[in-house]
Amino acid sequence: MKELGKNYDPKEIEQRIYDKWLEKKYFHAEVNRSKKPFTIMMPPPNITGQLHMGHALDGTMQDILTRYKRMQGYETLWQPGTDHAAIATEVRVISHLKEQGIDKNEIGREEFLKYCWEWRKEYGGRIVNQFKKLGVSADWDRERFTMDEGCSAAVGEVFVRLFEKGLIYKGSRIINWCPVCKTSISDAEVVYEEQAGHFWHINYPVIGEEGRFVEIATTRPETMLGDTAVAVNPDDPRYTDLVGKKLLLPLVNREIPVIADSYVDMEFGTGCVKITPAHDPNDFEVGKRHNLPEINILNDDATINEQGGKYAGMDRYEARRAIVEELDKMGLLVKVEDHVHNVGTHDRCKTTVEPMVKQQWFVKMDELIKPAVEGVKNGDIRLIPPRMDKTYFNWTDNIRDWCISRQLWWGHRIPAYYNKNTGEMIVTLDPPAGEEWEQDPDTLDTWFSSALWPFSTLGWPEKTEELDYFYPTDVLVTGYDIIFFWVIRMIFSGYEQMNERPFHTVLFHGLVRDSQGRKMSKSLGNGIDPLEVIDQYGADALRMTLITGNAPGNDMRFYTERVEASRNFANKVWNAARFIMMNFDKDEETRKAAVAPLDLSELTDADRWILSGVNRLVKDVTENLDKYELGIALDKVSDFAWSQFCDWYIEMVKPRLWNAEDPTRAAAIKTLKTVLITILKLMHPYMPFITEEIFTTVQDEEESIMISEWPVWKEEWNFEQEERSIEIMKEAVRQVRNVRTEKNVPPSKKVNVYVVASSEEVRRIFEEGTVFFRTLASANEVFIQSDATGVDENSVSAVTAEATIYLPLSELVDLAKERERLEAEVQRLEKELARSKGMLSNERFLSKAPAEKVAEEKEKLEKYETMMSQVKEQLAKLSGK
RNA sequence: GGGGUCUUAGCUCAGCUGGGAGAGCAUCUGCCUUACAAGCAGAGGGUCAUAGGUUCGAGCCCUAUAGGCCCCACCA
Repeated sequence: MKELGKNYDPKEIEQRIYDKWLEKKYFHAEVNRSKKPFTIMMPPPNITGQLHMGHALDGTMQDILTRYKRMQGYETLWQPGTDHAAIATEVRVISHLKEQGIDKNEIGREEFLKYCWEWRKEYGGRIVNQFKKLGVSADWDRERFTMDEGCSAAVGEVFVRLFEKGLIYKGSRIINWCPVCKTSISDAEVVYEEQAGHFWHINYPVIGEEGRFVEIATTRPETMLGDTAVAVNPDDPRYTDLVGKKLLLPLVNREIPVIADSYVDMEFGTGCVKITPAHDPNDFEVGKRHNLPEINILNDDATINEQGGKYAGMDRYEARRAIVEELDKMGLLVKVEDHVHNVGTHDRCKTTVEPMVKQQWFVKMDELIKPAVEGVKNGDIRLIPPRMDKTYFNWTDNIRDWCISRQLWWGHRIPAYYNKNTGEMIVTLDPPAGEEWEQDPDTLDTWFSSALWPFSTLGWPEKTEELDYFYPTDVLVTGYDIIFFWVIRMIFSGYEQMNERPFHTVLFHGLVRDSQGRKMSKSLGNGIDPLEVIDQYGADALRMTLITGNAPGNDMRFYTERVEASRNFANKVWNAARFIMMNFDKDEETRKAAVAPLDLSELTDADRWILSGVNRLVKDVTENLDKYELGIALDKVSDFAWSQFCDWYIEMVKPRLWNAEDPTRAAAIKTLKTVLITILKLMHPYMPFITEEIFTTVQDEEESIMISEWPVWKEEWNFEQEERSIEIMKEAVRQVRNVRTEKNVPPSKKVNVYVVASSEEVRRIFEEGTVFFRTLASANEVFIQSDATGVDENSVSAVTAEATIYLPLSELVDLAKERERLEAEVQRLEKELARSKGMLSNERFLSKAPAEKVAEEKEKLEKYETMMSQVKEQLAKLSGK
């Protein structure tokens, strides 16, 4: 049999075990009609990404569910893959090329895409390999990519279908434009940043009324080049007479009307708003209502275009300065105020976005979203934690049409073709032949393809076996921060294309923050690299840390002390296993005993107690896992393993192991092994490596824990009687230890212990447990008797519910202190009794509370009364001296 | 402006459908006891933010208040 080192060393083990798993193809799933499927789709990480703590958490949670279900006998598919990350990749490749002096536009589309694919080949697998270090059991044989052939076919199919249903349309809309990435970006990709700016007050002359001006205020004066009206509130008495009049737009000398629109807030600014329909979303709406022209004044790089007259060619900020200066000269600049306002920036590159009117492709959302709303409302899809429903509906209730076209090259190209001669447009998967046809240059939003992930990866639109068997998938695990980006879109896409939910449960996790609760970010430099943590403490310790004490959807703080605690737990289990192994190896007979089946009839109370405990643990943990309470389940396993199995059972069993003559020795060995194996199985989804290593070392009946059977609760392992018995013993041990510590009796000094119990049953329990009781209580000799006959008068006593314990420590006994101790105990018991009596004398409690609660309370009362009389008896003895 | 969420031991957090407050870390006191000092044994520490309410009974349900965080919208 193999040896286990003194300390658990994950480095030596992890790679070896992972390679074995891969080689044995344990992660691989196949259509198997004799088994029930369990499917999880891995949120595809960006090919540009590096593994961070968020991934680690996400991956760990999915791996726990996957391993759990696999052990339960499901055909388990955890479908991995990566996302092409359109903008992120394109930006990355562009700067990569720039370093080589290559310009994207010079080399052209075809050439550029070649570089992108090359880049993907080079770096796209990096994050996948990092994931593997975590020990995740995804089916790497089925790894997919959002731009591979199959996924691309699905994207095309969905586009055409939606177009033919009239759910995709092309339209001129105001969108957010990133002047650096030179593409439209969705509302959700815009992040608002508070910036210190100015509020420029400008006078627009009223035509035909010499000397009369309308004062407007703006934060972006350059947009006045595109003004086509000034609006006031219809109920604003100050401006009633102005409505309908014309103003002369300075610098441009365009006549623009004063219109009335309730959008204008009378309280804010001057109450007059310049309207620039082409460069402001609100103004765009106002423009639509009043049929105002839309004048686009910006080029794609945010320089002023030919509409800007003499400002044409200037950068937007340069134009701003020039315009303000000019207005000032003309005497039209009334004042400049400091003003802090929110400026929209592109989340990728932080550039200030410009709203612009552009031809874009949109998905019409009002109909598509309905089943997605209904599905969550009626429980077809369950969000965990349930409060996420509100966030979800907050999004669906306010949903707007989805701008899906991007002016990028890296991505799925829109399958629309234009006839250069006729201007005709067709949308088709079969590119029309002929030079006169030109494909739409735009590509699709990355999320368009990720939205199809649950079925595109299974072969849709082909009717594959996989699709039939594994779809709908079971659980989606992801962060609450992408509810809108991804979750909602997968849900409506699933209902629309498959007529079925993509998954029945969405399990959300929160953000992993630093020790001070800040988001981990590159700019702050406070990120902790999961790979470094794995390197130092092992993947299991990292995984445990990420799950411990965390509830679904809650953010967590990550710091190394927590990892150390996890590492310590791993080491604890390691050493427990080591201890057991050492005893296996003692002799041939013990070895045989270890592998023999467990015979319940030969077990002692202690064996039955721990067996019963682990049996209940199995039930609890399974229930918690089924409710996705991963943190609670883990907490129970680790608490049992450490605080029951290691701290008590192993200690109880030692004297039996040490005594070759002990007839219950074999039973102890078998129980140790049985309980250890059960604990390892329950731990395995959380800590796959160490459990595998120990499992394969402790037994050789099975080749891997990850394909072993998940334990189930057994009626025949349910020993409530023995559980109570051992609890009585444990309480007595605790009392003895407590007294010893109080009296500063070192463990090396053995003293006699008298256990006095009037109950014959309790005495029997102590008789049976004497062997370990002596050891745990560091006792010299243990006397079990029905009364205090022969007990030294100067003993220290401790009262438990079932027995009174005496320790003859005459030389250490201080009568006054002893009396104090007992009096404190009387006071404690008095409080308990008062509480109990109070409840039981409350008639409304008696009549309204459930009978079992009343009975429970009566039992307690009885117990405390017994203890009280015991303590008082002790006191009386002392007083008699 | 709308929505969500949190406030529990010194710190970080659990606490399932309401039935005597828990863990880890930290602190204090003893221990190198033949699995483990990454350990063992013992101890201290909480009017569960505040004020009301419902209930026989509230950390948990309801209302209000204070403070923190997040998301959405975004006032020109």
